[in-house]
Amino acid sequence: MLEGMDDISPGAERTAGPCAEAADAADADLAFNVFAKACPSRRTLEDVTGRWGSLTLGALYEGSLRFNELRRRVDGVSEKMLSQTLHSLERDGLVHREAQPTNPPRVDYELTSLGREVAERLLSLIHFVEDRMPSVLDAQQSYDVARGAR
Amino acid sequence: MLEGMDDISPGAERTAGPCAEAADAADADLAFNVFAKACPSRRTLEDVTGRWGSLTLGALYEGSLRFNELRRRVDGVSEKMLSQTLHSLERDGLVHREAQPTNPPRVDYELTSLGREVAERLLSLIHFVEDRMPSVLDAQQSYDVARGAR
DNA sequence: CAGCATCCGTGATGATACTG
DNA sequence: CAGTATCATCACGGATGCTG
Repeated sequence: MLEGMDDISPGAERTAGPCAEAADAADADLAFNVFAKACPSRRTLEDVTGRWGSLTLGALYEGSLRFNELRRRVDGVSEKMLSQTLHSLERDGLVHREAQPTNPPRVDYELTSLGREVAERLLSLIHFVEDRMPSVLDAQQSYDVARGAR
Repeated sequence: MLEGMDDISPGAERTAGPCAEAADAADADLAFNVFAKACPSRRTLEDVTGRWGSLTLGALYEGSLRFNELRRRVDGVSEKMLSQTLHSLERDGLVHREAQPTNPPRVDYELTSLGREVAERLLSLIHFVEDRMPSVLDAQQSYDVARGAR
């Protein structure tokens, strides 16, 4: 798989742009690159794939939900984390917050169209993982046995 | 009166199955459900979507890599975290570790076929996020302005 | 109901040093 | 090169109490 290209530029730090590529030229003209430490896309990816971010986006894919509905759907999330997660996602433009000045207050969260596209891809991953859990569990057991035996 | 197994004792956590659905009956016959706190699939999803897990899987999609190659590709990861991440992924059956007893040692990491399928979906998400970063950055700025203004 | 402020523990994370 | 071990830190995240 590796031809003469051998490795990367010798000890060169590419801090040129925020998202300079690390390795070879496969990136072509990519502007953003999550593999680069300082690239803003990494942060966003973390918001999206984070512990609660992924589940929140996944839950909202089915439709608009209120704060406590969401809280119940995303089993185990605390108020604080959900609130924080929603702020991040809203800031990234993935979730829209709709507050109604009624009493008691009612706030609905829903995906933006961008958020919806993200959630689609996320759910594809989530469903795949759920689907293959038997294999994963199997692998885990083998790994643990082989390791504990030694 | 039927099977007395349907106990939903007050305040009791539904630890019936590992992945019992939280709310209504929408789950049908789902075996694994990341939205359930105690479901093993949640842990696996975290391995996959985790800060370093996602980048490691993404990096390995292009082909087999050695430890330090990987370390350079996943900009910012520490030895410890990479090692730990690789162990988790190997345990989940997503990454295969091939050690050659040479001197100096040479160890190659590559995706299993399962890992490859996971990485595909992950990369779809990653590329989408990278692609839409302009929109995200834009949204962030709007959000910050609206917030700071107040 | 929807959320923020605060306190505070624990575990993830990173730097360093050491081994095979 | 490919890790493991150890230690210090600090942000993540939970519990509680309060507000609108």
